[in-house]
Amino acid sequence: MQVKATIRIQAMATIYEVSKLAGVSVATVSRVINGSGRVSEKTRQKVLSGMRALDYQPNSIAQSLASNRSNCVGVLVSEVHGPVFGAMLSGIEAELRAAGKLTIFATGHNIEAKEREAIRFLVSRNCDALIMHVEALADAFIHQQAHQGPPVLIMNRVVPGLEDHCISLDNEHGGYVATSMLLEMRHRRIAYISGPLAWGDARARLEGHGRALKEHGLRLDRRLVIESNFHEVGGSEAMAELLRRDIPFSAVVCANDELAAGAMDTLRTQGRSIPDDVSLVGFDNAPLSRYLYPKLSTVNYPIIEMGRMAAHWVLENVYGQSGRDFQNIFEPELVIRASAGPAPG
Amino acid sequence: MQVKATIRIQAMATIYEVSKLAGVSVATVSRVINGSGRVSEKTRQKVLSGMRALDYQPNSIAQSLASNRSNCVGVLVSEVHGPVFGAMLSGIEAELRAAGKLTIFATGHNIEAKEREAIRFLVSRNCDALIMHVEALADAFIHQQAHQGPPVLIMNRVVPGLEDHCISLDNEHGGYVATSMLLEMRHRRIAYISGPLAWGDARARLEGHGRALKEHGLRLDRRLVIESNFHEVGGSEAMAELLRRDIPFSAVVCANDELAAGAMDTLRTQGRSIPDDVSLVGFDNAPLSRYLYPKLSTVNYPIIEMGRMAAHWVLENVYGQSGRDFQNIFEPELVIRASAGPAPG
DNA sequence: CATTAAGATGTAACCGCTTTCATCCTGCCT
DNA sequence: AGGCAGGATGAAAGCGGTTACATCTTAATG
Repeated sequence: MQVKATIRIQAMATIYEVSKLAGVSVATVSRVINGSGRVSEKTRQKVLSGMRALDYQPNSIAQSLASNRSNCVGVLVSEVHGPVFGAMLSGIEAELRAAGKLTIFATGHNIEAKEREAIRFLVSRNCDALIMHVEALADAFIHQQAHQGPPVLIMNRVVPGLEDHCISLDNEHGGYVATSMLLEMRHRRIAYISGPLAWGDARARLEGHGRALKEHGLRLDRRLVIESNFHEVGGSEAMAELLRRDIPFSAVVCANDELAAGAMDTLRTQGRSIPDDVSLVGFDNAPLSRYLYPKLSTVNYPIIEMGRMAAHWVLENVYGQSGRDFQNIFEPELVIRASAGPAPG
Repeated sequence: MQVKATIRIQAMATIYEVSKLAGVSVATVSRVINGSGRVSEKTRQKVLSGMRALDYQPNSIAQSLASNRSNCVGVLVSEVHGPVFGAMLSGIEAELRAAGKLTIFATGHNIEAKEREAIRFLVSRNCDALIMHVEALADAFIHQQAHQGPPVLIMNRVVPGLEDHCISLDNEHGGYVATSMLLEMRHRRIAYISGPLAWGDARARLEGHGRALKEHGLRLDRRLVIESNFHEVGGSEAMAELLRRDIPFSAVVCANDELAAGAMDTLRTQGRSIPDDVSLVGFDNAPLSRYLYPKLSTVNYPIIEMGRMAAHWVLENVYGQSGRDFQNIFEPELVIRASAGPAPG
């Protein structure tokens, strides 16, 4: 059953009515709306007051059709909720809306078919640009999309040949600083719980870890590295496995905060104290890192800022608004909290 | 500097080209696109294959303009990130997209002026319906909006006179079950950290708490109730104040999980063990509740489900798609975890 | 077989705005 | 005074669809 017809006080005024009221042509009204072309100040005022009198709002759909520009940009994320994507969307939307642009989004769930479909959906809504955080799609597909659709900006991934359309975190450096901090606290046996090494970011973080070790004259002990899945249970299981191996370690770097949460849980269950027995460092600085006990030391992922930067890229490159300098790669910073302390002994 | 003109393999085909290729009129093509009117099967096939041959996608903007329907619904939230809003958006978007509708959103930040502006923005994009989670706007304004703009659905709030346009949680019942559980665990002195009592949901939760006490022959001790602000630090401070008052209690109900997180922190700092010395219950079942230590008992807020329901309301009432029964009020359920245990002694 | 109603399709008028191009004024220069 | 360059404005053709209405088939009915 349809909603009972709501009584619209009055249908929205059109540009035609404004032009009649102001005694000018629609072309002139259009010019003052868009600030394009030249209009004498006197006429301008007449039109503006006409617009005010009718509470006129241009019909954005008609504008889009006529100008072949929708003033909307599509964002493809894996999920809407979750710390990373929500924050990213948030940063993008804030900047875009300040510029009068609309943000539309769709979720891809890290599944190739769904990511494809989501792109189709967004493009079918005529977005002027596409910001995408995709993991399942191959570089080749992204290239193709970049060449036949609206301009594309890729988040959290570096696509060869499209570097200047990519915004990403220096994951290697993040892994490096996490481990470096532990080394400076005199830890020497440092375990590592990694994300899926099929993913570039997981690989880079691990590499940073290895580099830090090497710089301190240590070498990576493969038995202290476990590949897991970026989720809490993965962290739990990985830590259990680590303890089972019975190779001494005084600190653990986890490739993200969720893994760290799981690892923390297992350590506590097994009666190990944090950070007295084992120091723990996460990655992402997700909200949960502050709720864990003890609070988690981690590597900050400036995702909101990166979202803002993405929006600026679009504003500049698609809408021609000059903005701040474009920053491709963001450097992560250490956030020191209670979960990491000096090595025992 | 504009992006270097990307080479579009071919401009998108229009309905006119399809009609030419299929040897029919555009009206007929339109009919098969929309499944409206009658078209012979033979013609239908001709048109369909023409569409396929040109990889034709209707221009959704032109469709909107001509049909006076944008197939998009606006969602107004306080923030995009944060557990509640992200999940709500997520539920809404999933259902809407499955029906081919676009979700657009704007943030109101709980500030009246911004909420107004956000509504203007969404309406100016011609959305067919408006789902809003607003806290700063007065009932009167919502009424007005409901009468002059697109159909409106209000989340987490009951606006008198618009009850059948509201989806909300039975907060009173939530408060009731939280306290009831503690009472059944033989707690008799139960403190309560409330949200701002100016807000209806905070008031309702406290009322439920009071009713549970009364049903057990107890009465609310005002000295054990503290009004706070729904945030972590508020919870910390409230708990500190509670301890300072030095009135015995063996359990605390917090009006949301963040308050509980703060309260937990203070308790630990003060050397009280949870749940041995003090049992703690939160409200919302936000993600953080699982990360706290000990894991927080709480009252589940089925926000995703409520988002889905909102989407269904729109699909049914605005787009005329019949869906499942409309459920106005959702009942919260207890989630029992480690932070609550039997009363000592 | 003539009549008719239902079904299939086409014609053309919008939807509300942008934008090109032509036209009309002005004031300025010679 | 005549000529002319610009600035200000308007007319009208789209943008790519939808849809009311007219028209043409076709099959069923008396």
